[in-house]
Amino acid sequence: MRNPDHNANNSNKKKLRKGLWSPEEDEKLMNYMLMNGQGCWSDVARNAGLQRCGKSCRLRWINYLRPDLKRGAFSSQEEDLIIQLHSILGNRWSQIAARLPGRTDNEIKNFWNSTIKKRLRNSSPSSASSFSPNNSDSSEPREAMGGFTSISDHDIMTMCMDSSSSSTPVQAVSSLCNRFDQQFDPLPRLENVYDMTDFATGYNHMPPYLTQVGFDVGFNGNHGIYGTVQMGEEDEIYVPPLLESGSLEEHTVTNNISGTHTNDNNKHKNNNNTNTTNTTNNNNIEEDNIFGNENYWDTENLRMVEWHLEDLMGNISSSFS
DNA sequence: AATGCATACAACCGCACGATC
DNA sequence: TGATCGTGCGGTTGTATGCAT
Repeated sequence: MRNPDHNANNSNKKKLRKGLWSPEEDEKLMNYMLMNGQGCWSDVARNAGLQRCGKSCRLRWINYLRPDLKRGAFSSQEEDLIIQLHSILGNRWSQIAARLPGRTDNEIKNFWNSTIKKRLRNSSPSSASSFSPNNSDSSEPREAMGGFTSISDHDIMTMCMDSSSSSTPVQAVSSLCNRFDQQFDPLPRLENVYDMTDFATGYNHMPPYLTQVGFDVGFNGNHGIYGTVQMGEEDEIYVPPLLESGSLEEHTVTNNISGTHTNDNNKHKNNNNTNTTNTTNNNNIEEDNIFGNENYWDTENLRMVEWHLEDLMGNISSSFS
């Protein structure tokens, strides 16, 4: 390790120290933080009598001195969760750390770079890729690299409409869950069994992790199976089904994201402060024509995906024991 | 015992972003 | 509107430590 004094300040100069923290510095910072709490870090450094920049104090506190840090080796459960979260979030260490209580982004980053990455590299290519699809060094999550990563309303609508074309409600629900499950593959799950004898019992046997992330299905006598995804208390994606004839009802997204999402063939109507849904027939539209357009996701939509991902991940991490 | 290498991890650096002036 | 400051994030570096030879 670095010599704690190797950048020590000259007595005449107000040069800030760098390098390792000495136990005395730790004690000063710890005492100050416990007495005064977090404030302006420049003030912390000055008032605690430390010859350190505020940035250094912040880092030391967050990564080492904070009382709620867990420290110690990562459990296998934490390790699994890190791998799965990384497959979705990429190198967004702070977001991963936010879902692992007592762990810091720096700690997770180091753990990833020193242990997990190597382990994945040493494992067979096939298993490595299935274990962590994003085990490249890229800092981009998969959806940003053009791959199919997170659950977006686009994904949900697609799978809902696919499933709604099934011949029976049971199959429709089963298909809906399976499609959702496929997209959710990298995420923590509790079970993966769909034993549905009819819609009612099928509903009761929906995989818990689906309901935990706010995914739900409904049955409407007139319109068949549809899907919804709850996003917070007021926001919901509602996906009317594909009609029996193969035509498509216009689907409506109700949430609090500003902006309107449209393309030539498809309209997402954004109704702020309402939960109403508009359903108008829009016949002769093939699904591929609707979602096959790679330019479908404009900038606004990408922000939307990001926002949904945050909500989903929040739900997942809170349910992951 | 000495040396070299690999690993783990603390800490720095540069950049981005928002708030304030 | 631009400058400055504070903060947060991800990438990278440097060094202590453990292990093999």
